[in-house]
Amino acid sequence: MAATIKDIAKKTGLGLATISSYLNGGNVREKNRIKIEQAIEELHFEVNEVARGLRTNLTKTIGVVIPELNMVFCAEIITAMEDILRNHGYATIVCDCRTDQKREQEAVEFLMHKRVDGLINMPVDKTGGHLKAYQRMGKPLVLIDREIEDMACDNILVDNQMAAAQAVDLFIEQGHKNIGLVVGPQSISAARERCIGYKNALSKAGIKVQEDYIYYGKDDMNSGVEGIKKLHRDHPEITGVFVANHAMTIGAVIGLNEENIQMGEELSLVGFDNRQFARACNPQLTIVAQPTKEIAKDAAERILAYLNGAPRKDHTVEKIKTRVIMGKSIKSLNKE
Amino acid sequence: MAATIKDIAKKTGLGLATISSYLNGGNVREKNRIKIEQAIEELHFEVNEVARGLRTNLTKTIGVVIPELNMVFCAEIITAMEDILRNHGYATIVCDCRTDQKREQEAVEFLMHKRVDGLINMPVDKTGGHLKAYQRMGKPLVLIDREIEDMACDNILVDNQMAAAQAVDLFIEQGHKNIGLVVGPQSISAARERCIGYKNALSKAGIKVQEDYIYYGKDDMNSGVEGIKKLHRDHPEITGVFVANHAMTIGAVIGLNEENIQMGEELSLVGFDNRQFARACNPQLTIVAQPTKEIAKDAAERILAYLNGAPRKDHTVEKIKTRVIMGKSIKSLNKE
DNA sequence: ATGAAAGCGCTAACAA
DNA sequence: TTGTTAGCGCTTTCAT
Repeated sequence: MAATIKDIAKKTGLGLATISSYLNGGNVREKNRIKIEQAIEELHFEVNEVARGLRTNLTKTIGVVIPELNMVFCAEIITAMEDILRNHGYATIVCDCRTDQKREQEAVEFLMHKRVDGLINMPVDKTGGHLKAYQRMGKPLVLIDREIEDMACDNILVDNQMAAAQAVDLFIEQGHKNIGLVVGPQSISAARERCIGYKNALSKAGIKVQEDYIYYGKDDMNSGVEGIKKLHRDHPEITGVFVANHAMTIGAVIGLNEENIQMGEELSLVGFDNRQFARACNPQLTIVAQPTKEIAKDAAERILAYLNGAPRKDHTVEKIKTRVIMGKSIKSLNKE
Repeated sequence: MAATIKDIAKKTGLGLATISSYLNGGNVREKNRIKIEQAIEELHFEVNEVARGLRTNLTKTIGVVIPELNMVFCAEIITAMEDILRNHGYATIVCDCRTDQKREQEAVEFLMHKRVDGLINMPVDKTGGHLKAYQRMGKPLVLIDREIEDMACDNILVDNQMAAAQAVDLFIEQGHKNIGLVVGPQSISAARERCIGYKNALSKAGIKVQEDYIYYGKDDMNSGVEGIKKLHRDHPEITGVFVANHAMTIGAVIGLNEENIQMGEELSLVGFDNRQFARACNPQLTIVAQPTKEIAKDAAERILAYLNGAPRKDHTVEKIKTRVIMGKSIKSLNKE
């Protein structure tokens, strides 16, 4: 059996409180400190976090609920987040809810049972029912990537309007006028915002928005395959398409291959996320990339701050800027 | 504050032991059962797993240590594993050690502190020093994807020799004789096995193994870029290359693009893992794919069995078969 | 089947 | 600064 503070107390002849105080960074007389450290060393003592947790009502554990761990975007965020949290002594329990509302609800309940100290969530949709019970407990909550209506909590978002505008501007610079959009479900705030950004950028450039140049699909690969094919079939006059999320971007590239449409020649493309994939495309795909590390860092630091007693601001919205990674998938239509 | 069993006891007029017994599936008189269930309902009682954990010395938590969560292979396994474990009431704490031995050691120590009930590890290399202390605690351990020398524990592996042989056979069937290999570091058992499988398959077909047709690199993208370029440059007579892990496969595709080498024409390729990526390649990439779901399922079920008191066998090695996903990246060299 | 009581390992009041 | 003591919420003997 592992040693307890009782053993340390016995070995050093000190009281329990002194040991506990030492363990929690309190003031202990120099020579006692040495005695304690020696005893800890000899007995291989390690604090029992479970017992401490029972007492303090803290588990040093953060719950993370995401739609799909298989989405590179999610995996990158979690990797970076977990790293930071662990360096601060927090364990990260990840729950993948497979883009399913019911599973998301269950995941949050599960994490409440596990008594996590804080929750980070990339919500499946804009209703926030699954978080109501959690919020009643008064524990910190940080939402990433997507907003929820009327939810009083912190939001770490990407500037999605800007992301779409960046993509549209790339096309416009190269002389494109008929620009299509393949975008995810409008129940997700990020997709809505990207749609708005696309429309605004067109309007700003004096180009009329054609509602049927927009393909509204699901946030998955097959929907991307469908979308690009449909847009190209129904509107051969479209010269460039912006695909507004990563799964659909993969799908769009597959769709072009399947139809033998030469990307960057016959049809120009701007995708979303994942530099590795973009680089492996032929020709290299131009993308708008999200700063996953920054999102992760901000979310982790925000929740750590609250856990350390920072005053809760709630409803803080932070928007991080995206970046264009240039490839060769846009044809220039400019006359020399 | 949340309700405790004391509150339930008070409300029902029963003793603590009775409530506890009910909670743990013990025998309780019918009418008391109803009273208890009513009280639980009214007070929104939920067992405090932390307190239970202190008493039982069990946390209902499994630690998972992997080299890179960003590797799709890892993400897929974890997704499937977490799902199963959670359905059995276990939380999964994932630690990404960035393919770094020191970090791996720290991750295991961290998880020991957190007092996980079991550990699943995809080890960074073949030495197992980071697991020694953990094993002394007598808690269950399952290794996935890679073996460790002289480690007495269960192994869920892929039949890597067969995987490589499958790839080589594909080339041979199409009349290829000069077949290259781009493979990861030999300190990883999976890479070693794939190398052996490659050599054996060649020998079996009566083709002499050329040591300089093999590029030994790292398990990352850049190494794949390098590898394919070097093999093609130094040995233009090579007509087909098997790339023996996913990161290097992406790299190889990038390398071909950068050098303007037409995949499946000028040089045939068989990659490793990830159907989505393979499908998005142009032409579609033929790959050997690992059954991530099966690996996850077997690992999760194995550790759950031990946690439920199944007798420890240790040093059980299980090898799961890989599968070929046909694309169009192999040119036929057979004369009609 | 049920109740009383002890204790898991720790922290936090309080006293000294 | 240090020691004493009382719990945190649960399980688990041991009686009854």
